[in-house]
Amino acid sequence: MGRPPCCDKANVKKGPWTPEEDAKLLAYTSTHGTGNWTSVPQRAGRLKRCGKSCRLRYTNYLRPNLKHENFTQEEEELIVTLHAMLGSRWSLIANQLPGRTDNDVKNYWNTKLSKKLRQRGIDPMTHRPIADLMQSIGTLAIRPPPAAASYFPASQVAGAAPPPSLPAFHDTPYFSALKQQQQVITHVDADAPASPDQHHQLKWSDFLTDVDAAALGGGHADASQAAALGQCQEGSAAATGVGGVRAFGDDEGASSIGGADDGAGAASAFIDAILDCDKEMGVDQLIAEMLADPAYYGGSSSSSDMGWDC
DNA sequence: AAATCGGGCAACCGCGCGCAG
DNA sequence: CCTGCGCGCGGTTGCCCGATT
Repeated sequence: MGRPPCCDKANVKKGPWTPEEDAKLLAYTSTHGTGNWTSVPQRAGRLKRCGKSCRLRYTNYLRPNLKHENFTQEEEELIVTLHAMLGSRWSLIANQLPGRTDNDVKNYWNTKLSKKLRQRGIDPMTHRPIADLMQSIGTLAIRPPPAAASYFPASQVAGAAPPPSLPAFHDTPYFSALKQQQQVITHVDADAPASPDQHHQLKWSDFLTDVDAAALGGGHADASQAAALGQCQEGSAAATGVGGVRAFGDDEGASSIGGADDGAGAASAFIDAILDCDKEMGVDQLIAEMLADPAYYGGSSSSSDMGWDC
């Protein structure tokens, strides 16, 4: 039997909220607080809304202390940096941005930031140079764009060569930090002895297929997910990896699980491992540690440092 | 001035997780 | 252990509005 609907769809209004509905919801939450959203529509003055819709409206729009103005340069840089570390875990990213919701951050990323990265020749998913990815894949011949146009915003590219004053993305501190982080993630040190004092490292390469690992430059693909998970679970006290980036697992006793052709399984296993590790430790604290490390966030709020200016 | 296009954003949807009975 | 329920999350949709033709 499937899960019953959370509310009577026939009697529920959808679409944009009216000021009257906002006022009812706000009045209710300000006096009763939040909690048990399913009963909120009735108790808040017979709102013809799904409780879920009420929660969403409150958290994304009505909640106190929300910022409604544009994202600042600092916020923008922080989002990109955190996305490089965390991927599309918008709630975690939003937690580091006071007054911003996960929906805000997600929309801003999808509409602005991912395009900015692409314009600079950076793949927004992997945060690696697109040209490098293409070379790694080895399926396409890369021809450099005329006048290196892809590293500059379209507004600057149109009809003209990029201004020489702008640094190439590779030269920015943001890129340096990313590169360093990716080395931590993908670095393979099969000869490194296991040490009790050594930080546990969960390497993305541990979850890659042979093909993927080879594409990443000869990384090993024989480390087991179980080993990484086990080390994560038994070693939760190891809060940080190199440079403040937490990483888990190592190569000892590794053997492949699920076969080398199970790329999707490897990916989900990697994510599962991250989630398990998150539970073992305070992720917020971890992020704070990462951001405190100049190597990753650089302590720089200067847009020119990032090469972000358009 | 009208039609079309595209970007931005609010809201919806479906799924997974945790908890209580 | 199973089931129902509430909640939170990420992905997606669809509307609105300004820009362009």
